[in-house]
Amino acid sequence: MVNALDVLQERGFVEQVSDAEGLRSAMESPLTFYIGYDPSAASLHAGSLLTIMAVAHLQRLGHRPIVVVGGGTGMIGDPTGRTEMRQLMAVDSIAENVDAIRRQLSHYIDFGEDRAVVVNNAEWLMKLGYIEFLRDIGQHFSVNRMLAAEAYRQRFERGLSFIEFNYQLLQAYDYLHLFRTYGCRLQMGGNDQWGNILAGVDLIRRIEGAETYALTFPLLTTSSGAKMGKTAAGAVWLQAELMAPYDFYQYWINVEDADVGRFLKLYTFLPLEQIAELSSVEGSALRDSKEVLAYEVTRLAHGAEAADQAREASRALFGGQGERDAIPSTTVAKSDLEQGVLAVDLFVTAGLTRSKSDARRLVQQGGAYVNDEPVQDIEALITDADLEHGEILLRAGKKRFHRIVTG
RNA sequence: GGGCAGAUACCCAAGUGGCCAAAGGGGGCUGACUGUAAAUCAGCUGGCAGCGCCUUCGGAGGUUCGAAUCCUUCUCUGCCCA
Repeated sequence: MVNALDVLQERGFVEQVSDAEGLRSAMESPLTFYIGYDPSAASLHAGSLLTIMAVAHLQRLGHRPIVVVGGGTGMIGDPTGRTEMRQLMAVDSIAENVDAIRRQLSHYIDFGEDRAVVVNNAEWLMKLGYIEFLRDIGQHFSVNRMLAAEAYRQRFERGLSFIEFNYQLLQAYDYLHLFRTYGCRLQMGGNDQWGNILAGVDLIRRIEGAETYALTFPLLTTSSGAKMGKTAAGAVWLQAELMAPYDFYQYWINVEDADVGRFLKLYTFLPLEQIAELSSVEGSALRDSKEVLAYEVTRLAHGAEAADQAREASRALFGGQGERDAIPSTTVAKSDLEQGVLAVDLFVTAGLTRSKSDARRLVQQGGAYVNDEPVQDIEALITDADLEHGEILLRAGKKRFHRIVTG
């Protein structure tokens, strides 16, 4: 059987491991591991996708994931890598988000038959008694050592509240709790979590005398240094309601050349040999590889049907022929169109521009198109005469499209 | 609790009575070039009933013909002392 650690390493998931040899041998048999998600948003986005893929790989190789949604720690906020204090969250919205996150993860992870567990750390953290916690857990933490950690040192310059300072203890306690209840022996997380994860490993060693492991993922940026999963419009959400599969697909097909191979390894399950082939091509041929990347990632997130449609639509817009149904559309009342609507207003309704002024600028700069014809005049009126096959195709700039249909 | 400093547009950051919708940088958008890539160059980047008007410089009041700029007060943040 392939060793899961090797798989993760080969595909570029591993930034640091606490004890590679120990972990490798632990992974010779099914292992229970955990990863935490922050419940502050209702949907996961492309930034978390890397970690989801890692979990999915491990599960496919026979290991059992515990997904911890940080309902308890979410009420505090992790100071790591943040320059500002986080807003404390309402209890209700955390609970809603926990459900939403579980639903999204189920596209990637099999939650059936004890194959995976989702838990909310509020379950055990909320019950903790302060004195007891200080006595049992607090005594194992050295403030000196915590202060020396880079993550906290940065925060000194801007201030760090006592609540946030305790985050590490709680996360360490999570790990201890999961070790005791589920025999969890590996915690994974972003590289910014390294210190927190190790704190848990240490705590378990001190209290239980047992060896557990830590593994962190690289903090991904694109080749030109931008954060993963951000666009002008905001985050690249995994949930179809927040981001149409077509737009999701577009995000992936627009990645930089230099990222194709790396992303194929991280964000798809394609075998490494095939990936090597796909990323060996050069120049414009790489577009085909990007298409494979975009298709696969979209298929995982939204299913084969949605991915097919997104690909069709992309080909239709950028290549020539194909169905356009997957291009996001907005419905406009037929009567409005009969009377005529200002082109600039239509761009606003379609969400292609943020405001009417923005739309005017777009027209002035020659970036506004209706049915592939540039809009020449700011006062230009769009009517039902502009309908082609029952729709109007708006375009902002080179590659942002939206359909207007009547209803 | 005491003293000091600060809060400016998406982010960083200048501006300390009118020339301020507010310098500069980042980010973003558009155009040229391209391959739905990168790099480079140029323009744009508060809103609207668009040559004008309205809203914005932490909140609320005030002084003034006129305030992001001065005064009062409140909220928040940082630093120093306890």
